[in-house]
Amino acid sequence: MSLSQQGQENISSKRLAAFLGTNHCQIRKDLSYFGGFGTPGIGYNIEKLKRQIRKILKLSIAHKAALVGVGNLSLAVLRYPGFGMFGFHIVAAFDNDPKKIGRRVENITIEDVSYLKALQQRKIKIGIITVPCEAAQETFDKLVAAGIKGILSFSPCFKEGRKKVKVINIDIAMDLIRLPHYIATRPITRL
Amino acid sequence: MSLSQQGQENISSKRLAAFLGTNHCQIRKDLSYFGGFGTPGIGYNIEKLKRQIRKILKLSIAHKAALVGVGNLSLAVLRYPGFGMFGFHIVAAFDNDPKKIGRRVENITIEDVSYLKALQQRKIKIGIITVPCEAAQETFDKLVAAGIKGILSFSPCFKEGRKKVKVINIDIAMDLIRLPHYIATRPITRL
DNA sequence: ATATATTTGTGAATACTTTCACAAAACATT
DNA sequence: AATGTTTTGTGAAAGTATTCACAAATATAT
Repeated sequence: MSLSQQGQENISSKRLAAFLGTNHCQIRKDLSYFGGFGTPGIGYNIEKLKRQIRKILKLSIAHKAALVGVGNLSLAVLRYPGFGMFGFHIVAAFDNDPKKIGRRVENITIEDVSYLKALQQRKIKIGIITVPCEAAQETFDKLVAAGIKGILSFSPCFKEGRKKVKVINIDIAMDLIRLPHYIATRPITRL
Repeated sequence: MSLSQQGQENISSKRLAAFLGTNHCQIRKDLSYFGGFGTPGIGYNIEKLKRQIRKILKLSIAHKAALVGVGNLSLAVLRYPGFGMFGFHIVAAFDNDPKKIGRRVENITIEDVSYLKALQQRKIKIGIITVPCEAAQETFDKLVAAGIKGILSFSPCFKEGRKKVKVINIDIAMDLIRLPHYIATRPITRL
């Protein structure tokens, strides 16, 4: 997606693999699963590949998203360019703190969480949870009740039950916890 | 790690699996890999389990960490309680913007990136990259040159080469990109 | 034209992960 | 003490994923 067009029009599975840090077999197997769109001897046409991947991942519709919980993370999330890049458009922000309600962040007026009920009428299908852990379950339940289709959560502190909502959890703690193993040279405490 | 002590002293693989959203076989297999510390008929002693997991993941040493790139994410990262929880202590922050250098965030004075060289003398072993994508490669190289042991990066836009540094990438885009598939009901653009 | 180079797509082989299923351990109940 | 219940730890089975290896397709060089 990034430095695709730098002269060449085609790219081989080998070069693509090197760029992405995998091996060429993997690339070919994965792409062939959706029907081979490469040319033997040549490789994959970069533009065609981009179109196909967009189609496979359904990246061609714009989706409205609502942010719930206006805290430290929110500004970073609101300014993160990745959302726009994949067709997400954050159009609303909610909080339960009266001091925050009515204030504006990045051209969005913060609303009371009670207005979450109206998400469906507003055609908002994606919820982004950036509330503190304690409030995550309540927020999740409200979003589900509001008929949301997908949730991106930075507070992976709720039980999903058997709901038909797709949840993507970003759990920084689970990434962090892997580091010490590689840093520590010797165990400190026995048992 | 969260609601462990709520009455019971032991927990069965079954209950633990339900809590974590896996199945009991998985729990037992994984734990048995490090030597069985459960008791048949009883389950796993919660305190012992915590100690063992801390030991396995080497979570008992405190590590000093440096943040590079003071932007939108930084405040969220600095205030994120997870770092302290796993023994990380952010003790320094760096930026290349003269307007930011000298200012203080969360009791840390922002330093010029040129001072990254001295990380080793200061016994800082972990680097946290929160710079914009364009600056990620340069930052990574500087951290490696400064003898850092582990990197947590929110800008997964660099090539690692074959270095002996452990890198954990948090790539929100890669999580985001999976959502549209579940939201889109029908394909829009043909090819 | 013919030979040589690339490079795809894929069936087979290998490696890895998850789940099954059950003997052995610990306890509770009669 | 004997019987029943719970639950671990683990070998075997089933299921996934990755890598190998090669025929077929395309291009380039001689």
